Amino acid sequence: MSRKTLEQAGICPVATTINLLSSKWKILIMRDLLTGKKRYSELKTSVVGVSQKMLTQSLRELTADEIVDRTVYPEVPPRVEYSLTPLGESMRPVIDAMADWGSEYLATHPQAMPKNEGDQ
Amino acid sequence: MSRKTLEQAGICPVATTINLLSSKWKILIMRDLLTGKKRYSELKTSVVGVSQKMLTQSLRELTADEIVDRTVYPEVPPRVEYSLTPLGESMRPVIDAMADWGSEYLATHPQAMPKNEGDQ
DNA sequence: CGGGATCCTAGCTGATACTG
DNA sequence: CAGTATCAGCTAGGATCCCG
Repeated sequence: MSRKTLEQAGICPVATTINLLSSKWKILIMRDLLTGKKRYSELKTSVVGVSQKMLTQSLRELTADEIVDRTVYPEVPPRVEYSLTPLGESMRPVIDAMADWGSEYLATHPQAMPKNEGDQ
Repeated sequence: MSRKTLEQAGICPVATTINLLSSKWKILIMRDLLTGKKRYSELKTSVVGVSQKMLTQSLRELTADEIVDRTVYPEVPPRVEYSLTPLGESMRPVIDAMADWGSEYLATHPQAMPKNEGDQ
């Protein structure tokens, strides 16, 4: 359950950011939350390929790091909504930069996909 | 040796970027190459905590994806230099955004480090 | 110096079952 | 609905030893 902290976090700004956004799932979750609050089941669908275990774990870590807010509505059936905290919101430029680069890449590299080949 | 490709890469720009910058090591390598070409041993030192295996593997994948250039000087002892390709250079805004966010975070969150505790 | 080859473990996926 | 729990199977990654 423990996360591995880069030794340079706290020294290098890039390492610090990586530390908090440490997995691909977290970044994809951020991408989706940047467009507004989402329910657990919505994220499960929109973050294509994520397992329920990793979604839960990622959300817990993001919440612990105060990047994501978790709101529980005491209803039946229960409803839980996830949204970005101000700190999470402040990461928008980071995700945007990735989106911009990805767009440009897709536009200029026709059907380019990893050259290292092979996977499902 | 195969990399896992996110199903959404090719559709979602963010997923596309993650796919090519798929590990923390690659990002840290990029950070270091953005300041100029580096030798293998220099990277081994500057990318604190990376294992030789992961450094080699990351460099190979970055090279295959044409983000990094690998130049071998046929000398004795051998010398190999790594540098960014134009495509790699174009990722500068992405790394910069991460650096900026990290700097701000470090400045506003005194000695903040992951709350999930424990590692290494 | 710049890796390649091995071994071994932590962590992820996927499936299934259960709960407040 | 939004999880928790568990277990098998695979793989990413760390450690170590070796080589041209």
